[in-house]
Amino acid sequence: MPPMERETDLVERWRALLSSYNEVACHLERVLGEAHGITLSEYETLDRLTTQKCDKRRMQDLAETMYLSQSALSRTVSRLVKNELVERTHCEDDRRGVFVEITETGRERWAEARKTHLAVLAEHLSPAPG
Amino acid sequence: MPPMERETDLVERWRALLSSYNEVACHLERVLGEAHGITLSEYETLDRLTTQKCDKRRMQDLAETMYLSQSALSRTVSRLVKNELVERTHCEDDRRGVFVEITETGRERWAEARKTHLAVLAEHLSPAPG
DNA sequence: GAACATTAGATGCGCACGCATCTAATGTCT
DNA sequence: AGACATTAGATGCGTGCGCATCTAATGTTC
Repeated sequence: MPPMERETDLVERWRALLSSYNEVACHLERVLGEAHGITLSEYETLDRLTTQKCDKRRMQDLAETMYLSQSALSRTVSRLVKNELVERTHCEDDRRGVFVEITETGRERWAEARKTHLAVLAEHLSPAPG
Repeated sequence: MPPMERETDLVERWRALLSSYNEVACHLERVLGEAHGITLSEYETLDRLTTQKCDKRRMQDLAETMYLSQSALSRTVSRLVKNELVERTHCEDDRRGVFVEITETGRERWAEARKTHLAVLAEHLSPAPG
């Protein structure tokens, strides 16, 4: 068991996290919206679908690797479907399940957005500690 | 000028930040709400008002040390006023300005919430790097 | 001092979120 | 097979957010 961290250090670390997060998230949200018409959550969802092996994932699997609540993810996917960046298909084995599959348009949009994403990170994510 | 950071490292650091933030923020939001009837932004606002020298600050000064947009801060203060944790007073010098002052009730509420806040940080904020 | 620009903060609006609940499919137990 | 519990995901609802705009006070210029 590690030694107890001092309260002030704990709070300071949280403060730092909070402001770093907001600095980056705010910019990402705005820029992704303006330049590509997607939200940060939508980008992250597309990213999960391209980065990982298969382009097709169950909602549950997707949820596991994400920070969103189940309902928020469901709605995020709905928006992506509406914009034709993703498709929902029913799962054969378990008909309650839903597969999410990225479309060709989705893949293109993601590729464009990725550049913007990296640029924002490079500009606003504070340098690595150490 | 530091050497260019590799793209994957940049993204990884952002991912880590994103998930750490959400882990902590979600719990804080929920627990502060249930146990003390305040939001995270409200707690942070009270915290600014007690931690820093004076208990009385202009909206602008407050905004500077916070991550909230101007409008969000304005509404946060409105909620605090409604719950009698804070008072708005007009600034004499510049009558457009507004002072925000913590009340006795506000100070008490903050003191209680602080314990909860620390407990959540201790439990959910991942240990310091290094 | 009248016209215009700027500034501090409040507010209308639309949106993404989490929580609770709902629906439909699957598992379980007798 | 029939009754009940559980699970996957969708949806109603209320809330806090950012952006754009509004109002009122202050500064500026002629």
